[in-house]
Amino acid sequence: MADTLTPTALTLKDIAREAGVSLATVDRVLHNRPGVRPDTVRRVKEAIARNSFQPHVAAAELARGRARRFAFVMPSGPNPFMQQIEAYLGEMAAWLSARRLKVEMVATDVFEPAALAASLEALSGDYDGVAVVALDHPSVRAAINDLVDAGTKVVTLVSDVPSSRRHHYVGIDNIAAGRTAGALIGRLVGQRSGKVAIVAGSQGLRDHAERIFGFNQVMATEFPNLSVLPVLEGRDEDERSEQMLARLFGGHADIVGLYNVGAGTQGVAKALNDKALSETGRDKVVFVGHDVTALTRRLLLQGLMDAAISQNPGHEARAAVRVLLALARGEPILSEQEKIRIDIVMRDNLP
Amino acid sequence: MADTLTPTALTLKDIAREAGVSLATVDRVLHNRPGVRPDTVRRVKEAIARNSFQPHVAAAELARGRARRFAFVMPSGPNPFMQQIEAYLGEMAAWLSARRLKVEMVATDVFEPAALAASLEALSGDYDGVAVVALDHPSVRAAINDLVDAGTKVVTLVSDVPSSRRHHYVGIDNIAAGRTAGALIGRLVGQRSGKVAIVAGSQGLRDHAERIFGFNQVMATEFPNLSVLPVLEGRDEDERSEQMLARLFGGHADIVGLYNVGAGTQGVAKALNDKALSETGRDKVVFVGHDVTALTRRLLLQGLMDAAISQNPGHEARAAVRVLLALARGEPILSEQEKIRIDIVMRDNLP
DNA sequence: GGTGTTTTGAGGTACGCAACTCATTTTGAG
DNA sequence: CTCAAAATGAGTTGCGTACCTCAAAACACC
Repeated sequence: MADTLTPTALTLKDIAREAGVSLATVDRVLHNRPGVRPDTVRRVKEAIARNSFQPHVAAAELARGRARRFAFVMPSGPNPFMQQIEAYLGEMAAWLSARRLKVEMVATDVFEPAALAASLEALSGDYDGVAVVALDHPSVRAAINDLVDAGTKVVTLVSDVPSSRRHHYVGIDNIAAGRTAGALIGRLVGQRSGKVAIVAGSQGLRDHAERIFGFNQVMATEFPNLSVLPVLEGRDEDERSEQMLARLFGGHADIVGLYNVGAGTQGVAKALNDKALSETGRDKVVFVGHDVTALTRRLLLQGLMDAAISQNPGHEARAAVRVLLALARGEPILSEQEKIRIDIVMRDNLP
Repeated sequence: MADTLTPTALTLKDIAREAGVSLATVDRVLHNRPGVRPDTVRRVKEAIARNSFQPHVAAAELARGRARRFAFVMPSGPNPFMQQIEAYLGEMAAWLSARRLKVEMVATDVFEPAALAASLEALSGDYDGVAVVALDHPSVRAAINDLVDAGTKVVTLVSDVPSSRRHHYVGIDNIAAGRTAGALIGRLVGQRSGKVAIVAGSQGLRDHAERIFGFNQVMATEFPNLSVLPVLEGRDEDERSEQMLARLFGGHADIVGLYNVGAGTQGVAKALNDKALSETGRDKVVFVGHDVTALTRRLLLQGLMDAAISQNPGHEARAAVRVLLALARGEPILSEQEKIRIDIVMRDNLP
């Protein structure tokens, strides 16, 4: 009837007895301290494995003494998505302090590889873990590797640097996100034929480029009725995005879909709204973008926007902290838990 | 630059000094033990609040000694969704044992109020917390309230009993889920007119009834081109669902959408597939259901199913454990973290 | 003022582990 | 076999809290 999922708790003392060694030796093995013969190491590890022993996290944490320090390196400037991540970290304050964890924010110009690399280098030695919204650039990669070599745990957040030796990436698969956006637009457009516009910040940004790649993939293979127009690079700026888009609408009467890859949503929405006002009775342009912010929430409720591809900033913030903590403690990571899902948000499932 | 989110750590000793009392008195206040004058209680609580003191969870956990026991009361029988929840709890084994938490599964006939209530009553006193997939029935409600009165923390899982005094509900808003399903079908059907079929387990099940309610709401107000057919009650059985649906397809040539509210997916898919085979060239029926299982995953990839409304069983399992733990420890609950989102899963964002 | 009761202080032990010291034993090289 | 180096044992201390005991102080009541 009642089926227990957890074995009885053992302590280090039990393991020492099992392995026929002293507590000190078990401790040395457990923390990779030198001065233990390979054969003894093996015996101890076997005893640990045989009993599937887990050190009591509470006891370990208490015995450590010093608090753990984590740094979050994030872009400076008014990016609503990043502000949300910060806000969620703030909401965790009680949770963090009950565990004696210190989390600090470090703002830096994330579009400037040298500045970002310098910010990372400056953290060396002072922190147990670092989460960074990274730029995929050789100097940034080198800075990350240096941190790792110094024993600091590093996770990349939102934007990955796969070629580095970071311990973990907390964020979505952007190619799949782009595919999802494409499938949504294709399906929501329905039977109609026409053109689809894309507005991105820059194709030089890894996540934007990946999203566009996935988007085009789906469009080409599944929706022959739709043709994709060249990507507009709005630099995530409202005005620039609006102007480029307005010009595009002027030149193409048969645009049925619009994919906004990055920010600059305010401008995109304005251009789209102006178009809608001037052409009463026509079919609506299907508009899909990214992230649930105060603005996109409003646009979804108004019906101007049809869907937002979201990556739950709260989950990302918490996952980053949990992963850093697990790495620092040497605990296994609950990969299923820390995986960031691609959320499709429409008006009726707005969180 | 570096902005700390967490204050410096204090200990109970500091609070005692601050309040001008002894450690013993602080301890009495903290644990609501008797024998402290109201005025002294106030002084101590003020000192705690003034310094926003948080007991060190690790120390508290270690000092407790005994392990915490949680029970998960879930339906017996081969329900894939419930099996997934169990599987995810199994994956947490290391995490649980490192925290000296014991989680036990209790299987019971969840469709039988008396049996469920008896199972719950039997747990009284033995557990620190109970998670239960509940049935909304007076005797179940009474059993839950008895547990709560006995000091056991109770969370309802997947299916709520709002009228009880359970501490928390871990699950989705099923009305919103139904609305989401409706909006999806309406949007994916596009310009076409026609009828929409609904297959549910039973309208007596609270979650099914709520989903249907939300679904009809959206259909009535937003998609005048679609008319909803009477609900088929398939009792979550494959054969019965298939037969009822096949008959319905026979009687109505213009069905353009299908909403499967519960299980019995295998039968629903078979009926739908048979229909598709017999009518080449016709427009596809838009099919939306619930939960990502091995089966729905396959149907999504095949294109027979268009979207699944999902409630991430892994997240629900973990959230239930975390909430029970936080409740038992007296910690605040990270409501944003524990909230279960309504996921829209299509082929390209299959998790 | 004396009585009994309530409130408070002081102190101890235990929890399981990290991190350290120092003495002792084992090992391997010469 | 000798001796230094390496490996191991034995033990201590401290982390911050829970929980307990016992004595002292403050209080209420007559």
